[in-house]
Amino acid sequence: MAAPSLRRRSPVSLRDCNLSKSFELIGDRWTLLILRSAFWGLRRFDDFQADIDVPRSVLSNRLAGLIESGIMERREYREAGQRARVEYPLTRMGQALGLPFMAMTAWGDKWLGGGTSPLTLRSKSTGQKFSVALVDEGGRRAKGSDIEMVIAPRFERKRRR
Amino acid sequence: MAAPSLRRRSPVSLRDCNLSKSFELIGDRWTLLILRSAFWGLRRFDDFQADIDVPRSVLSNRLAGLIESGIMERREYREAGQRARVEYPLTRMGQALGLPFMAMTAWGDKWLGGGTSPLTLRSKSTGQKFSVALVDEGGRRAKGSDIEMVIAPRFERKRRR
DNA sequence: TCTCCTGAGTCTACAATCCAGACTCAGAGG
DNA sequence: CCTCTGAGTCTGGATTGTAGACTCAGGAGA
Repeated sequence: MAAPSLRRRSPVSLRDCNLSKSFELIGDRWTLLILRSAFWGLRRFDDFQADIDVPRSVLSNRLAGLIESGIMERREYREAGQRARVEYPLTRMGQALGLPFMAMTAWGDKWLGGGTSPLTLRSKSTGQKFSVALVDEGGRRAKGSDIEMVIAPRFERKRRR
Repeated sequence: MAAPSLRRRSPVSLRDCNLSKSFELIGDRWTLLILRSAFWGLRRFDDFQADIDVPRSVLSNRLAGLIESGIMERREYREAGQRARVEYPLTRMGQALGLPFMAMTAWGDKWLGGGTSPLTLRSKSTGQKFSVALVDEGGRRAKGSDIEMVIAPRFERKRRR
């Protein structure tokens, strides 16, 4: 992505912007960390609490928000001979956050991790590494200078400058 | 990304996790919104303030953090015949956040926007749409069931279960 | 039966942030 | 000299966050 030219105002209003809507749901440090744990397969209240050391009341609060957003769900389950437990699995909507999270991870690996990547994604069948990329319909990677942002006319705000 | 199997603890500690490090830098609603505006090309204090309606003291604070992280920089500049002004452009490190942001936008379009996308990315040369995807080295899209997470041994934490 | 343990929370009192809105300050322009 | 603009800082009340204790229910073990 190349450096954008100067603008005085976003061409899409916050109200119409799906990016800002998603920040409202998950744009909070604890929420993001809870989701990180969830991607590793954690599902239980106390496990989340211990894993990221979040205050219990905050965890309770954030889980409620994630459930309300439809990103996680609350489910009672019972293992044989055990009492009922509660688990918080990701919904399909939540699982779909995997891609943005992988992209963030790659960014972190490059700019914060000194190039080290604790985690990589690989193909089970071919063993090839996977990476997140901006590609066209044929799978060709986009070149920074060839990318054009197009705003759907019905969302576009009059440009002040 | 398929549903992960139950775990009790993240296999990579928060300390080693580049994802959680990046959340520390930008995992905050205002910071994320400031970056969104920056991707549209906004660069000036008052413009950010008006665009997302952030309290001035918070904006000041968040910009300082972004500069300290190396995501933005503070630069004085002077247009002909004007007094010196200050601008906050994205650094290359900041511009590299474009990909995660595009991935989040696509997620928001799908799950929050009722399928409407105010913004699309297109190739200037071929006119094809670009999208964010997990691809192998040849540009073939990954299938959810074919993805394997590999943890670099020196980062892996003993598994409790 | 009585007691202990665990999972899943809630409650409380104190601390840290946030926020709206007023204020400051310097350099043009009229 | 007065006003405007950009780029902030300051203030004090309102909101959130935090650590840690507490609750409550259902098994398990003695």
